[in-house]
Amino acid sequence: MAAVVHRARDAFEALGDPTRRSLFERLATGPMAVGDLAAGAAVSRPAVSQHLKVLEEAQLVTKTAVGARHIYRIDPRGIGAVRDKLDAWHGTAMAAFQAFADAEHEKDEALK
Amino acid sequence: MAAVVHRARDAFEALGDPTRRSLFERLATGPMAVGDLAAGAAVSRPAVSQHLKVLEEAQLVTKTAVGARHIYRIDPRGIGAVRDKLDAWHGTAMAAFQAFADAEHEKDEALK
DNA sequence: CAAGTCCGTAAGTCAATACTAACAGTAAGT
DNA sequence: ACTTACTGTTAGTATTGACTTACGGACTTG
Repeated sequence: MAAVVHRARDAFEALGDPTRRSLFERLATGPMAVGDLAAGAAVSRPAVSQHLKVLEEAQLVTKTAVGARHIYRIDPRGIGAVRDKLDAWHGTAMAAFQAFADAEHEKDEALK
Repeated sequence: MAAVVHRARDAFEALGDPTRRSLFERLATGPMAVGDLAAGAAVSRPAVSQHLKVLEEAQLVTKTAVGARHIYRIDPRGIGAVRDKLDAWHGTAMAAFQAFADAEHEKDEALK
């Protein structure tokens, strides 16, 4: 058992770190190996590996080994999940605003 | 000049923290004063104030003082900006995948 | 004007975490 | 089998940042 103790980080926490977001952004342009990613990054290769692990745990990227190289690519489902949550927030916020506006209008009517 | 010294935190970093995301999520249900937010939060009121400041800097919420109370509400533009970036990533990722698929298909054709 | 509310800020502490260096494992080539 | 290339993991350090306590300013009500 035991498994990993690491607190499973969600997508928002994963995208919170600038370095990770930079890696994710570069992966959006196309699949890439760890070494290539590290070459363009401002941090060491092990750091890139650790960040990729976090992104993978957050289901934002997927890994496929081809030979000795590990190719990372974006997992569309991860982006979708984040977008859905944003849409939900936006929806409830708009609904709340609408309810508020309606109530204001109601008061105006009452004053006529 | 001088402006703000604080390293301007963007929306992703702001939403990265679970406490802040919780506050933001509650604000999505409607505008609320600091005290009310702090009452339902797991941290102290000053902590809530600090988080609200970060959310405000990230343009995710706006503040309006009514009497001695400060009412915070969601800034739709903030959500929109985040969503736009997600859409852009999704778009380029899809385009990259399509280009890859086309290239593969091209190779298959060449082998015929 | 005094007292009570409501909120933001400053200072300081402590835990989370991002980073590097060193090591270990896996795959391909000679 | 040995070497080289590519990557993941571990250990340890240092920095970031989230939190509380204490304080001060702004507003309202008696």
